[in-house]
Amino acid sequence: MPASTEEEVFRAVADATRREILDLLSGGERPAGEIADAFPVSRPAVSRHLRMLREADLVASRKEGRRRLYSLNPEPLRKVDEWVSRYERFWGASLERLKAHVERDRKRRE
Amino acid sequence: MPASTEEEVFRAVADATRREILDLLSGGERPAGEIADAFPVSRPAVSRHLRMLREADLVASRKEGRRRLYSLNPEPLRKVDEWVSRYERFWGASLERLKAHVERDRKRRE
DNA sequence: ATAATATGTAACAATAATGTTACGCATATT
DNA sequence: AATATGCGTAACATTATTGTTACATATTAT
Repeated sequence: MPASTEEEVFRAVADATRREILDLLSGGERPAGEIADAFPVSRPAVSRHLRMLREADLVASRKEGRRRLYSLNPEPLRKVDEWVSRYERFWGASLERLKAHVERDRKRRE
Repeated sequence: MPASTEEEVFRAVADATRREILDLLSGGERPAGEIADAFPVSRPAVSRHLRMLREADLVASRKEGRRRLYSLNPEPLRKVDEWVSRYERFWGASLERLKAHVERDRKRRE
């Protein structure tokens, strides 16, 4: 297992393009080219964003023919969630909203 | 109201020292010098971290005599939480744990 | 075999981030 | 009034980040 540090994960998601790449991948596996086409920067630039996401273990990739397919691995985002959630208590009012959200989600799954 | 962008907030928390400053301030208001003493870098370096946190609206400050007291403003962290929580559904297993946590928290408050 | 396609890396440039020391300014102390 | 304290900014050095174009490599198509 690759395993990534909290620092790597926070740095990885600090960039808007990389966050959007993760958002895109939450819709399913995508080849590198298709990911690159979704952004206004060059393909090599996106390739390096993907490398950073790989190093943070936020994406996995596999080769299929001459394409390389990337997929989301959201697990390291827990590190971010865990840190941020320490501040939830300050929001207070949002707790009911959150509970409602969780409940809604649970129902959707059953 | 200052108002900060999502980008500013993500950049602000990308740095470990700044995250630790916020952690420190979650224990209450602190003067700049005391914050600086808590870290292995120089006082001006911490001063600039504090400036970035101010610009991201994550801390507030007030003058008291010759000291400047900083306090936490966690509200902009919601932007981070909202983004990350979109990935919670992938964790799945943690949903029940989260719900339990929220429920526990609610009980504590009533 | 040759050409086209998909992707990553190398080399470079420009800018942002992070740290340091020296300094300036306001407030408190003696 | 003179000195000490607390804190921010300026100027600078170093390294990280982000982008570009040119190139190398692997796979598929003709």
